[in-house]
Amino acid sequence: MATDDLMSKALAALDEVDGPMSVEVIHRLVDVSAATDPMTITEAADLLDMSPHTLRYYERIGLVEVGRDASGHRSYDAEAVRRLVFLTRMRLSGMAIRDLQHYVRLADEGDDTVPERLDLLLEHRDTIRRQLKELTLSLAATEYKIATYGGHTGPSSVGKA
Amino acid sequence: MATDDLMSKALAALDEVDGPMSVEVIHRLVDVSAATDPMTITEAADLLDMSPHTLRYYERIGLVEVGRDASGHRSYDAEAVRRLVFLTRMRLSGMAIRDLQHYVRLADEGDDTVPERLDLLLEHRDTIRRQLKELTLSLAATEYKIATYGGHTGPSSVGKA
DNA sequence: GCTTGCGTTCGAGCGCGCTCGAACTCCTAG
DNA sequence: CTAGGAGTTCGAGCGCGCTCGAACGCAAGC
Repeated sequence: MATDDLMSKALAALDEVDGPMSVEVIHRLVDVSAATDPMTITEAADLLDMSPHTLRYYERIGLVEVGRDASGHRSYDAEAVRRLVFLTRMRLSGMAIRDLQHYVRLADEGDDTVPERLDLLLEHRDTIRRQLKELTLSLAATEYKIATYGGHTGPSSVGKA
Repeated sequence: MATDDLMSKALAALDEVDGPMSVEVIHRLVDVSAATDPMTITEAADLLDMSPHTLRYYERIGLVEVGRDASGHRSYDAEAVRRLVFLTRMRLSGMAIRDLQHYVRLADEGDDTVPERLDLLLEHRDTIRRQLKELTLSLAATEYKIATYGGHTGPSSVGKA
């Protein structure tokens, strides 16, 4: 499993936090990406834990703009990476590509669209919250079933093949 | 929005619970379905918040067996409903149809396959836990962004259009 | 000069999980 | 007798989100 990508690092960081999340803590989690030198497509892909194919696809459908170097190769600068981090977070929490295209279109239109973007985010926040509840329920159901099968519901089954 | 289906009820029940989850509480959550009379396909569909088309599809691919009444119509008895509840919970938490087919095949083979089923459940439990972490992170990121856009991060945006 | 490797563009293809439409059957109410 | 509505089977189709392959470009190293 890739353990060097941003999501893995953020998840690890999340484990260290158990108190209520202060703004700084969230910021630390969200902003795992320090300003960095431009990268090649494979570097960006590794960082984001996705394939170069997918990165090109995202660019093609207008989710992100990427510059080129002297020989025509993509060059992912800090801004592109930041946007991609955001996009993958939203994707992982179930936002549809179509909605991301909409959001990005708004973002590119400037500050006038902030209220509308805010609406989209608020809606998505509710979606995530609902998912969290459903997942919690599924976890309970799974653990319940595990218990009836005589399994122990320990911290993790890490270490299995 | 359908508010009569099992998942909606379970989610509502989940809101009432805030202490640590005892076995009974989990049981109450998981076993929302009391033993019930056989239902028609539309009744089952409403209960499970899915379409009759999907129910037939699940049967067709071997996920569940359903009896017929005198006139050849499907009749969903308590056992079929229980299985479907389980299946939808697993689906909602991201288990692939393929894996559910595998699981069901094992279940139909009898008690000898309990250990293997247990393994699958343990693995899925870990998957759910990872998803919970990722979602939590996405939620933090979303709320952070909402804050930077000047939105308040209240309990919910319920009431919006 | 030639191979190797990493990148490019383009369009097509694929796996998943439904979703639908057509043609038919059955029961009930008017 | 008829019309309506809910069910049936079957195969085909679809939207999503990638994923891939073919043909090509460019720069470095032997």
